[in-house]
Amino acid sequence: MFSIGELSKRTNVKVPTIRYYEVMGLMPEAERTSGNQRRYDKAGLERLSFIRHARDLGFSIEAISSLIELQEHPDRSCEAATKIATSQLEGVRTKIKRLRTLEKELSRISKGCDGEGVSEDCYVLASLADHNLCDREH
Amino acid sequence: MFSIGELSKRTNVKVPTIRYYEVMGLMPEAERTSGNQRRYDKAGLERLSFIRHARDLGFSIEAISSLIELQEHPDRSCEAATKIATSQLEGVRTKIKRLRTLEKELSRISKGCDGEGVSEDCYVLASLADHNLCDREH
DNA sequence: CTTGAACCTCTAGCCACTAGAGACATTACA
DNA sequence: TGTAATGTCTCTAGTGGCTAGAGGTTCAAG
Ligand SMILES: [Zn+2]
Ligand SMILES: [Zn+2]
Ligand SMILES: [Zn+2]
Ligand SMILES: [Zn+2]
Repeated sequence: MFSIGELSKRTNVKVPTIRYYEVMGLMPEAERTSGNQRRYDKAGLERLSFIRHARDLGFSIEAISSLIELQEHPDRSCEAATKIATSQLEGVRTKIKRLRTLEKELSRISKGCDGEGVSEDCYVLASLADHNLCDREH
Repeated sequence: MFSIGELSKRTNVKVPTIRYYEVMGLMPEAERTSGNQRRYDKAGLERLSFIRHARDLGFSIEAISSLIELQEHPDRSCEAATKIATSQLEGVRTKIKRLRTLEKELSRISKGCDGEGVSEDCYVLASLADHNLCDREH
């Protein structure tokens, strides 16, 4: 049994974040000492590692809730888990596409001015003022 | 002179968002009718278009504030504008890198399970529980 | 037994909006 | 001119995923 600070160190999740996960229902309500402090065991550590890993991969709290729910019912179909993962992947791909478009425009805009002129003639400012200077939609 | 709704239509920025920009100091305080409703002119339209475009490119409200400030002083050096743009570009590139790593892991995880089994044997859930199954850091 | 670190709860703040309540203004049409 | 529909006003609160701080209590080492 270890404290919340110890759990925090082992998982690299900050103490207030662990408490937040408890409030959100991701972490179960921890056992308490007689003085009301949280104590965790291996199960708590594994649960938090799962959450941390999923968060690192960009899953939302809500998605993680569903995944944990599934995990706690080993006999249920895992269809939902796969769906959550593929939709997460799709979301990431959409974001990448969007960012690549932005990257191209921003790169063009940045290159257009060396920062040695005056605001009036600045290509950065002109570009922002006029989307027609952009190469594509974004 | 046109209403906030009209401005909204022309810029595709929602009405409450326009008011929000005013509170944030991005939009100047609009003129008012005798009945206290906002009225805008060409200058307001151009300002909002600038903001919209910059937001579409991912600039923060704070960054846009600085850019507008520069724009209003045509004689100042545009160095700051270039810096803001390049740091925005850098931020986008960092995000893309991160997302590409995530994409690879998520793609592997997704492929690992067709969703026809049972939660206990689910590769998606197993992967989330154990970062050692991942190919790289993320 | 004392000190100091760690812990507790609660509230508020971050960003860039978005939604809703309840009241007032404007516009179109009869 | 009357009226009804739509638009607008301000204000407050909510979103997601935390993070920071206040003010108090508990624990562990020496
Ligand atoms: Zn410039
Ligand atoms: Zn553009
Ligand atoms: Zn599965
Ligand atoms: Zn991993």
